[in-house]
Amino acid sequence: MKKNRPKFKQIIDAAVVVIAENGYHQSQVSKIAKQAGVADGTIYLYFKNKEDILVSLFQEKMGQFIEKIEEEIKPIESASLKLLKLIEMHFSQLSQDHHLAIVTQLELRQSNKELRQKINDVLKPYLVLMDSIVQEGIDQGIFEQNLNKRLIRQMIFGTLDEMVTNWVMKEQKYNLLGQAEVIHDLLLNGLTTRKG
Amino acid sequence: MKKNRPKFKQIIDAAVVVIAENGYHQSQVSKIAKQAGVADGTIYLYFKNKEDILVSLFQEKMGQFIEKIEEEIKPIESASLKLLKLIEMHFSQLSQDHHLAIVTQLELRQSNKELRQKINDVLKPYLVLMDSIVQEGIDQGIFEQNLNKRLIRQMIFGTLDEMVTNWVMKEQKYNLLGQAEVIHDLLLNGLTTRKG
Amino acid sequence: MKKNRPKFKQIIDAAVVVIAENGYHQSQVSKIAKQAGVADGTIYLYFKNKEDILVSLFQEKMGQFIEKIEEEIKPIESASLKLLKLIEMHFSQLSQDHHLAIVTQLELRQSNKELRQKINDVLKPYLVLMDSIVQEGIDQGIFEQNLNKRLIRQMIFGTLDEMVTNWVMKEQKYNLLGQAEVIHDLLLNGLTTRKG
Amino acid sequence: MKKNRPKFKQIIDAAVVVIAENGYHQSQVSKIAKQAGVADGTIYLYFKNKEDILVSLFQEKMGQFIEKIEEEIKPIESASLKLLKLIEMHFSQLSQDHHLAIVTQLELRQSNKELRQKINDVLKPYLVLMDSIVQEGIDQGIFEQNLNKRLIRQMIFGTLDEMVTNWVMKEQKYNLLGQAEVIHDLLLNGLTTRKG
DNA sequence: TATGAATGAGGTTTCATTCAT
DNA sequence: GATGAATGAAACCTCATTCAT
Repeated sequence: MKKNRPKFKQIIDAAVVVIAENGYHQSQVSKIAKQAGVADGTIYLYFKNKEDILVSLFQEKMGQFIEKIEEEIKPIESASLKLLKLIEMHFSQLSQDHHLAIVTQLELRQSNKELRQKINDVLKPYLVLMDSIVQEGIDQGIFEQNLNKRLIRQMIFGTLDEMVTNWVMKEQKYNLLGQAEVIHDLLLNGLTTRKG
Repeated sequence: MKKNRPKFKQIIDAAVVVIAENGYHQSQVSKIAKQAGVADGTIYLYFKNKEDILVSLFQEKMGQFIEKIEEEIKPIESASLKLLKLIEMHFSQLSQDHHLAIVTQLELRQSNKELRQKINDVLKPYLVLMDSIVQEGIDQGIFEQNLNKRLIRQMIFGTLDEMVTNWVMKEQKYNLLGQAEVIHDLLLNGLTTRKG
Repeated sequence: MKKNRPKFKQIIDAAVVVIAENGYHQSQVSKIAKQAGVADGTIYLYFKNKEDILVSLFQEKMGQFIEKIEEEIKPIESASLKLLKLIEMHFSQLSQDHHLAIVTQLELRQSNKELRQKINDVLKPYLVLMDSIVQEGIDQGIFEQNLNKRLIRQMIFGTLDEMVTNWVMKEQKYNLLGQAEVIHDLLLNGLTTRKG
Repeated sequence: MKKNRPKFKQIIDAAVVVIAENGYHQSQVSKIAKQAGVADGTIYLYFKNKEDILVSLFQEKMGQFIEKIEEEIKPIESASLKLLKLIEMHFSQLSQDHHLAIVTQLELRQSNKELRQKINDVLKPYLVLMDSIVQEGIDQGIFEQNLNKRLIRQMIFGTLDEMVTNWVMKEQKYNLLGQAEVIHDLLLNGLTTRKG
């Protein structure tokens, strides 16, 4: 299994650094090889082609990202608190790895449609996780019935994603994690004035 | 003024078609020129370089997009209905121009950081418009006070943008406009069960 | 006769200025037209093509250059003094028109072989003039008999040309004309120590 | 060291042939690559850009040219004979490599000012060599004291260069080397009749 | 396994020249 | 005569990928 050989991770980590520091279009295979400390040709012993590096990068990093969120959420009962934890984890993980944040929020989006489709496939389990939280919330009677779940998921994901992207583009100058509770509240209760 | 000569718009419209049909990276200047029915060199009488075509495209199209929304919203009193109208207009305009939807949601995002920065500048008035609606809602007492307005805007824009992108990626197979009311309700009232 | 219409000279003078200030390869037809205060297309009413501007420029300017030298030399009797006058005129004329010096010594040499051939044709009368001075000197018994006249001419022209080129490349910081007598003496008597 | 790998010289030799046969402006990189028997991209493993090929060409070829002259001159005592040898070597070397003669005398002069400046830098040691011969001649008492050495060098170089250029332009139809003694005599003794 | 020299396809832009007005 | 908008050919260089060692 190629994925378990040390150079596999070595190359992926090099790719994250190179892309974060040079930008997507300035991240040539040779640059990634150099950063990884291997020859250009070696890359092709571990990856089919350049796109495969990026897809693998996303798979590895987002796989861990999602796994960690799933772990943390599992023991929580309330769907509402699950959602809060998801938001906090989403923000904290990207806050802790600035390189990865730049790569996922800004650089990889410059890829072509085909690659973005594959990236979306990797994200699928995350969206499914959101769906299941919403479903639980409905079952628990704390979320409105008759919700269009795809739409909910788009609202949650779109909001979180936009927030992280803005934070990255502002060069991470403010505390992203600190906004988790506020946005959780907004997603649950909306803009409207709440009485009492 | 070059912007008022007919070939300016002719080339921009050609660019939208070519980019939507061939993808960003397969949209060579020669292809755009051919579609516009002009010589390659003519492009450079109207645009500084290729990037300038894309920036101008976004300026023209999003300028109109935003203007139309502003016009429609102005006579409306209630901030809540203003937001609804904004959502409807956002969806309907992109629904009516599939090529443009593809270009703005998928293709132009593949551009480099520099171009994306310019694109963001064009979007600014739209974000300001959202801010002003939120502020009015607060002043009218129908939106919660103490809202973090930047955050609200990110929620609204992130949600709408994610919805349109998903719709485009699903090849526009469902009715986007039909979801305007639902998402408006969600943004206003959130996920939580509403009694009564 | 096109050569006598005012715009003919106007365009040539514009070309000298533009080429001297921008360099040969940065002297587009449109730039020359602008400097001349005419439309691009007008150029082609007076010149067959771009090369024709340059050949005509050389013809006009070098024609005058040679004519003036011929005039000054005619009344002089001694071949040696004729040569001195030729050198002085060569240097003084180019010293007095810095733009022209730059154009003839540096810029026009960047032209292709074909154009340079035509330029050489224009120079022919100048070389013939040198030949005749040498012949007179021989006839007068002051120049060595049996001189290879082509070779002499190459020595004289090569020397003067190299001196002017060096002077132009040193940005005309020293007095070129002041070297006329010295080089005249050198051409006549060579490097060797002269006794008595 | 790239300069020592065989392809470096291979490409330079190809450039000489291509430029001599097609002219400076018709010598595309692809043509040079084809002549060298390498891929276009390979050129850029050895040279920064096209100009770098030309500068390197001149450095290699003129470097050897000058070195050989220096070697031959070193053992000679008399400054006068040194100058004769320099002239002979100058002529013989260019006579022996017609392609190179065409390239240095005609084609490379079409380059832009920047490249010509670099070419001049390469020529500097040759001019210094001439200066030192003149100085020796003065020290040996066989050349006139008080000579303006820059001017002498311009006379020598200008004369030789003009002679070679004329010979190349006459398509090398006569024996250049055979004129070495005559021009040497002229440089030393000038045009004036020598008695006795 | 690992290397890295070699490959070669592909696109933006300039600018001399034309020609309808 | 004069204009200037339109034309379209042409080339340098990059970089993902291969393959002999």
